[in-house]
Amino acid sequence: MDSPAAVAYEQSLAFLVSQIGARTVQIFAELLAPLGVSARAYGVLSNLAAASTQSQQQLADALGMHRNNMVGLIDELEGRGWVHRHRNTADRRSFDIRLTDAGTGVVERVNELLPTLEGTVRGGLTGRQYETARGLLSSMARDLGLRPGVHPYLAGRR
Amino acid sequence: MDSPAAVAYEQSLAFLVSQIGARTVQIFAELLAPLGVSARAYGVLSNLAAASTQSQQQLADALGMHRNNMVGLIDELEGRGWVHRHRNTADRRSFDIRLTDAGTGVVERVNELLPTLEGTVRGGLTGRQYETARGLLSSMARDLGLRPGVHPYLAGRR
DNA sequence: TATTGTTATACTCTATAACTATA
DNA sequence: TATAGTTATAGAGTATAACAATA
Repeated sequence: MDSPAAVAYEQSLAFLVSQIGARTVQIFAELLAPLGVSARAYGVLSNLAAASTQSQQQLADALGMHRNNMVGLIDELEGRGWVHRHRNTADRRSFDIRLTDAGTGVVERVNELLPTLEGTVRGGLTGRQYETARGLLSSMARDLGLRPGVHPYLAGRR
Repeated sequence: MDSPAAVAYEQSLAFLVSQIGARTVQIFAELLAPLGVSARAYGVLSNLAAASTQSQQQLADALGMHRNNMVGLIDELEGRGWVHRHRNTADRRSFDIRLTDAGTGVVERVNELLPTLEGTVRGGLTGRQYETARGLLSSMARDLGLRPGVHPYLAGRR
């Protein structure tokens, strides 16, 4: 059982991953900006694209957000014409949030940008190094108890 | 020359590194909380510990922050008794910000927590995997043009 | 004129509580 | 009583501009 070597914090796993992660979020936001989409908005839209209609509460749970903050976000997405609120006839307290065709188009356009982001973050890693890095990070994410696809950034600061 | 494989975004390098990075920042903040230190405050204090006295402008440049935001941060650190403002006699426009003994103690106490953070982020990686991960991330950081030790989180959102 | 530190203002985000309508 | 959605309010954090003192 070997303990982590005492490295300078600039070269520690913790600092490097958080430094690169923060820069990655910045680059993603810069890629999204021309489309007028926020990272938060894309989180909701891509979730809807993957799991069909959901209530605001279900979306909030899925993304680790509070339902209060989901209201304004859905307002914004509805104002852009990307989603619609449909009253749930079985439980009239809740809405079914559905992607519009325009919303589906936005998700597709953002998905086309993702390889660009991936290439930028990958930098000069060889194919083999790239797969190794993904495998190690995937293992770290699992050990940290992170849910696949759920970004802590969306959950706020508690 | 191989292009990045089209992986689901949850398993992409970009998503994984930003997901783990955001969680790492949360865990770091939780570790600092009992000491009453913010990540931002630690950034300034550790910078002062490493590079002796600096002006507020120099600190802001070193951390990628705006000097306007440094004022309140130094106010807070001075209120806690961790730093002191000394007028620079050679250029009376600026202050020399100096760590107090209490401030030095805070840096030392935080530094003692870093191995705990490193171990948590490392998770179940073997010694060899850990070194591989650090090497790959270090390479990625270099290719992204990140300055060693400078966390984009401190710079704000531009 | 330019720079350092400062202040003021607006804007974004988030956290909390409380309200309404439904169940 | 409990839940889904909503609203209001307060608090961080940041961005921008402008000011006083000094160079």
